[in-house]
Amino acid sequence: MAADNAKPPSDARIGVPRAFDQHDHVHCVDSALAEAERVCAERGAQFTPIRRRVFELLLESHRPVGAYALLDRLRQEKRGSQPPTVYRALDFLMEQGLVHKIMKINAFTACCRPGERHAPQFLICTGCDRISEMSDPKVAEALERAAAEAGFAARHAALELSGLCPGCAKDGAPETEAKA
Amino acid sequence: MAADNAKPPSDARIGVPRAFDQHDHVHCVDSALAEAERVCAERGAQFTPIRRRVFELLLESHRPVGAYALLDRLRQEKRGSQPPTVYRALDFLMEQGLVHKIMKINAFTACCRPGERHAPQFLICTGCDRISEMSDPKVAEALERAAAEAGFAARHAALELSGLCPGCAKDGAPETEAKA
DNA sequence: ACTAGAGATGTTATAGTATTGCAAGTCGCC
DNA sequence: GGCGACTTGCAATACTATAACATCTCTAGT
Repeated sequence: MAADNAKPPSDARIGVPRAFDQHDHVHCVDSALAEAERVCAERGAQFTPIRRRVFELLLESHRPVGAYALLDRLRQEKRGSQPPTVYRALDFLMEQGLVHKIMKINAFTACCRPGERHAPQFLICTGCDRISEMSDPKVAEALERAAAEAGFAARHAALELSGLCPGCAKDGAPETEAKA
Repeated sequence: MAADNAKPPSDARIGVPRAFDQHDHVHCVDSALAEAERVCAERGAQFTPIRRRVFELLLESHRPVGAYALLDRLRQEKRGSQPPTVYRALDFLMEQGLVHKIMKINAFTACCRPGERHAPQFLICTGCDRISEMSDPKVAEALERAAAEAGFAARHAALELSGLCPGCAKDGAPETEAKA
């Protein structure tokens, strides 16, 4: 699911500008939904219409989406929706491991591998605003060991790199971020 | 500067409840200020009174501080201060590598090793709201390699673990966070 | 049927975090 | 003494997130 998957992207329809985090998008959406249903059923968690719709929106958008952008989409379908609606759905989806929050940009993204417990790493391209979810076991392992050595009982990890994806780096895309 | 430093903490005066991120605080503040001045002078960056004061406040508080909490402190000294004042100072300090933002809690903390380019890892204790800054080279290295393999040109990293510090874990502190 | 309890959602309001845009001051330099 | 770069002041606003309480729905037990 990471950037090393070389299948031709099927996302001309959503205007993806270049190849980063390429994958079979249609399959991704369908299988993720099925997997989400399975995971929730297994745990006795309710995959309600609202939660499902928020998850679908995240899957379809193919990039991180802010809570209020999701809310706007929900409002197109059901007027009067309020922030708590979308935040509750997102909280639920995160608890189930179906969605991740990208802390650096306050946005949410559907998980590439629902069901698996993992500490994903996110590559955030400041050129095209898209991200790639990695799950390098060496990174997770190094971090786990470092935390253990400090006697720290880790519960949740946020591992985020911002920079330029291969396409944007090649294009000499503007570098929005120059902070240390 | 991480949790492996066994010096007795000199922070009874600020009510630190237990040993996490122990270090000689007074020395930390003085040397960090001196180092900040040196770093800025070297680069031709202006370490103005406002910037210096914000940096001092961060050093003194000995834990992450929100922008508006800093603003409140500034207002005690100079009424009428506005958000841009503190955000500009923080932006400057981050550019100089003197301050880090902890994304998971929208707070800022003075860097333990100003001047050095590094990709620090933060251990965020949800029991006592304090943090520890690590710089484990293996973590940085693993992440760099993973990014490089994906062809990603990384500019800035945010590596954050939330959980319980040794003291809080022992005390059976409440676990504020249970998300995936 | 009655109803108590749990979980989900609706609704209103508010809290908390961050940025934009423009005016004005400061400093060094030519 | 005036230009340019940088810094700060100031007002307004945008963006992100949560609190608190009401309502609904479904289920289980009686």
